[in-house]
Amino acid sequence: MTGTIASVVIEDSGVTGLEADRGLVTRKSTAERVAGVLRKRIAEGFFLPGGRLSEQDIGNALGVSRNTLREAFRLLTHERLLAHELNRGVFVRIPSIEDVIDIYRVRKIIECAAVRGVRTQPASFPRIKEKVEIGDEAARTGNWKDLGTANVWFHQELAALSGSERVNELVGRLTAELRLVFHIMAEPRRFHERYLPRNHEILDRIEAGDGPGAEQLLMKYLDDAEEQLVGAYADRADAARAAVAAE
Amino acid sequence: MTGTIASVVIEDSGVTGLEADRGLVTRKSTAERVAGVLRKRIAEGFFLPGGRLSEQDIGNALGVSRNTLREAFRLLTHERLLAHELNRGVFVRIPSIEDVIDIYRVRKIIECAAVRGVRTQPASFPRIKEKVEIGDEAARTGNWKDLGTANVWFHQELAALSGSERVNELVGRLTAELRLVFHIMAEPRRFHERYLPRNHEILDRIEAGDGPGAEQLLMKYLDDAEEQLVGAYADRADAARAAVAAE
DNA sequence: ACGGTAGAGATTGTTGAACAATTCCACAAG
DNA sequence: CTTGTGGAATTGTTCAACAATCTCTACCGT
Repeated sequence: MTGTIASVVIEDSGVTGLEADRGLVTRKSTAERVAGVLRKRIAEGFFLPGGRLSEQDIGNALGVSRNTLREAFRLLTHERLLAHELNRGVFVRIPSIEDVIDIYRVRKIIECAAVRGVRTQPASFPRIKEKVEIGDEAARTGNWKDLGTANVWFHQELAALSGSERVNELVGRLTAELRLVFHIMAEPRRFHERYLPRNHEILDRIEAGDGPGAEQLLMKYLDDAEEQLVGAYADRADAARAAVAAE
Repeated sequence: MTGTIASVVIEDSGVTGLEADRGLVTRKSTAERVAGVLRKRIAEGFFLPGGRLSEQDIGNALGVSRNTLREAFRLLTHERLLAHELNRGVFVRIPSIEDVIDIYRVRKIIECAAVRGVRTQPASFPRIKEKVEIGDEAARTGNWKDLGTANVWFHQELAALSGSERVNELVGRLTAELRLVFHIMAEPRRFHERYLPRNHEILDRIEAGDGPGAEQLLMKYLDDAEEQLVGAYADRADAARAAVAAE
């Protein structure tokens, strides 16, 4: 009886939509969890760009073996968060000025393409609006750290309009890399603050379903941001490298 | 004396441009070389989609320890060539139909954007033309394997028009993933052959410096290719999965 | 015949130790 | 000030061992 009932419930269309829960069941290996911890630490600036990550120290601190830790390093190196130098170890990456330019080149391609396709108010509009408002609130209360992350989220939502899993992953990595850049910069607060009004303009266009209009604003936004960032960054990156060289 | 002369030769501008040779001195770790071998084997179909890669067997065959081999596996998993299932091992990935759709979604964004920017005949035009001709020659001699790779190269050259290191890397991965798809398909030869004339049309537009025109052709090209591929692929992928399940 | 279960065997996950190879650092010699 | 030259420290790689998990087979009761 119960067996029959169970089979009826389970079979065929009963499992439709259940695949979304795979992530909850899929356990993660130790290396992946370690990579998660390190990724977070790097994002929040605990490990600063140029710093070396000692296998022994971190392995002891986290209670994992060197082999496992090296697997985690390998993961983050592939995400361009760490730089691996043979026989010297892994270092938190210091993006070069060429990296910054290339990151913005890709962002322009990806984000603009995603926004351009908008023809009617997208389903994710509330989420996009939310991100803008979080940024406003952070600026009002002077919480510069949250302002930066809110801005990142806003752009990730824009990219997500493409509806592509691979685009989302790519943009996630690009913004993680950009965080390294901001950690090197002197005053990221004023940098982000300046662009808040523009977020609203873009948001308005998206609300109206005017993709091309939003794209035009976004392109100019990214052009200006890149120009300003490149101008302010060149000497900063060199200074960071020199500081590392001088211990 | 000699010391003075030497210092004059080496110092300052003497090293300018030398950084380009860094890649030549940078040795690769064993794990990276192993990953290179496996990547090649997967591309050429030695390891078929769905097949499991045993740590013990491959480790013995290549003469490396399990730890080193696992580092190589991580690398390829990150490139979506292998799928890692906890406590079960790594398998050559069988891209889903959704993967194929997403790959083409990204290709449309990336390649079209790269081509759109063309205003005059690009410096890389000879290289692009060369790829098309290699494809022609392969089709003429019935060398279907070369035809496929030539086609891949052609599109990589198109993407390279963006001038972005990250775009090149991304497209490289997408095409590697597509190779898995072709390995599952029944008749990849006829698939590629059909699009040879279109390559010429696109090439002509690029030669003339007509980026938008090339983009229009390329977009239609990718739309058609995706449609055809998706139609032919769905049951194939399921068949491959079933074949694996039945050993 | 069918579904369930227990257990043996195989494979992966992770650790710790060991040794080789390389880099780093300080110091002496020219 | 540059150029060896040690030794210490760190990474690269392997190996062996055990725990955790999966897979398969044989067995059982219905």
